[in-house]
Amino acid sequence: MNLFADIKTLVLDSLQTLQAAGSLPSDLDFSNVTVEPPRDAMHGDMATNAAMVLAKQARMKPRDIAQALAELLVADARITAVDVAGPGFLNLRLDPAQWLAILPEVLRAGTDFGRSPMGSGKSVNVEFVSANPTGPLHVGHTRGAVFGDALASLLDFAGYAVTREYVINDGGSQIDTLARSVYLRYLEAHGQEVSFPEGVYPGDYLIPVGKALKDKVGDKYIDQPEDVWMDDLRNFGTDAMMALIRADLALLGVKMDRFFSEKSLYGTGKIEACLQALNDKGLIYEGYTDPPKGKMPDDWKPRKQTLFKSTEFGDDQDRPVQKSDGSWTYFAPDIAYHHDKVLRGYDELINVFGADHGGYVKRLKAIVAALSGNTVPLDIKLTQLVRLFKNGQPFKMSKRAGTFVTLKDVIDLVGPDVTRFVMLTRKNDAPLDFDFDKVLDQSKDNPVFYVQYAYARISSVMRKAIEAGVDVSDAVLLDADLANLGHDAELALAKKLGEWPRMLELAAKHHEPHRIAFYLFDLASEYHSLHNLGKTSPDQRFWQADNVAASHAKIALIRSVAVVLSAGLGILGVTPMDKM
RNA sequence: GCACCCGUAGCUCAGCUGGAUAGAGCGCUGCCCUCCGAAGGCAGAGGUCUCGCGUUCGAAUCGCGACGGGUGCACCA
Repeated sequence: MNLFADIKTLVLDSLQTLQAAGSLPSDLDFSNVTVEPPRDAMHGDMATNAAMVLAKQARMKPRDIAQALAELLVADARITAVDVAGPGFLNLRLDPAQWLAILPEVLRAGTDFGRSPMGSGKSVNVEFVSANPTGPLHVGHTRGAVFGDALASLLDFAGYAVTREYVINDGGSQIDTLARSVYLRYLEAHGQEVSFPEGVYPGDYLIPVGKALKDKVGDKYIDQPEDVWMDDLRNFGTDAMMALIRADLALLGVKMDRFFSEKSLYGTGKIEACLQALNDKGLIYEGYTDPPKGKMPDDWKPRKQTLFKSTEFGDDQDRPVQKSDGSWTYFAPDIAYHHDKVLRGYDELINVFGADHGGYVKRLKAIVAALSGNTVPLDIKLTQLVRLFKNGQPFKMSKRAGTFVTLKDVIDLVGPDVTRFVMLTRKNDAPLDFDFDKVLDQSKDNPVFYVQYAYARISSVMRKAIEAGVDVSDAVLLDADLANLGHDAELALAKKLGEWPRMLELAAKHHEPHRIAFYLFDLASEYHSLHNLGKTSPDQRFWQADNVAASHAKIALIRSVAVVLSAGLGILGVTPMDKM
């Protein structure tokens, strides 16, 4: 149930009634009509802009439309008052019972309350993390992982069929580098002195991989040239790194539905077929790219390449798919990969990248547009940098200085719940400050704590009631006489609960899970406010020893709050806590 | 140089499909526990929404142009 949607339906029906009666022209576009919470609660419970949106089309004064519409709306039993305000807003006041009627809805549906049919089962592929399999995940990947996972959960909640996917870049030259690095660690495991030149990965995490290789192949590869061991070590290294990355993701609670190997595209003819398809559309040609503007590389010279005409789809430059020596660029398998996703039949694609891949957005959109004939929308969400702090001091990451912060470091220090929530307290395209001390702070300065605290407080109140021998099961609360509620703070809380389905659809529509974190903070705030009212007004306490009926009603309210908090935290992947 | 992202209170940031007197937290000032978790709440002060022009009944929001910050820019992925 979504009260905002219900009332919007009423507004639209009323407008049609006016049309039928000849009070409004018949050819009006209602698509911009909204019903939303007013900015100021003093204005009422809901506001609609219908009169202003339609005034021009109908060639009528907004206030005249508003007046006519108001007369119809006020006749509805749910609405107690309609005011025409300002330039033509209609401010609606609802019978408080309408808001309170949300409580049994919440209790009945549980954490499924607010699930939306908006996705109508459409399939969405969310590709995220997709870190190169050359080392463990670091903080930057962590943000992408949390964001992508929460977005996927959000879309699932909004009625989409979601696939979480990780593409393994196991085909590029960075895998050769990995193989050489593993080889050095392998020699080291055999007791040889090794040095790590520029261009190999010096990380300690490869030491056990070298040992494992030694255990597996013994001294078979010692003193052997690269071409003897390269293929084997590429696979061995990639497998080891993916095991590491899967373990990192598991620490965060992220479960991928599918890992897609880029290498699996090679040798199958898929890349060739895909490029042929583009060629058939006249989008492939042999040519030269312009020299880069700004900093000119020392060794730049024009080279003939095979190019994809991405400028036809809004890119700044056509992009090379094949190098001058005939081998593929990194872009070619990516084209085939996205072709594969299109062929799998997803209705929508979403990619989550770090902000440093921003330059990649246009060409990928170009590819998907070209390959799907503009039928499959691709949204690319960029996650901005995470700035680490310790005690308010910036914490610089440096591979050389050994201050490289991995996902595991973060989880070990603050845990997955805190990590996930904090990562979602900023919009994805805004930089995020992550202070190891502040995120663990047990005070209202810390939004994670603040939301958890509200949940724990509700649990505490309910324990209190249970200790007193009162049944506060949902079945009993469902029958509570809600006429016992009516205080402004109680109604405010119920209204906030009523906003949940609407907020959720907006968050899903915009692909912005951070909105859920902000909503939960607001909901927790309303709860704390009401809870504290009980400090000075004993009759506002939830647990009324001498009035079981009132207690049931009040606890039905806060139990509903707990359910929505739980649902919201669930989407973010955070576990609510009964006690702290 | 070009592209993308960002610019909102002293600080960190929300702000919905363009909507009414622009919000929250921190910090600052003053209040509130014999009693459900004060790990909290209430109230106050604090704004040229970077600037200009335009579209509109109406602009923080849309368009154009400045300015400032970040990121990225040919056979590396």
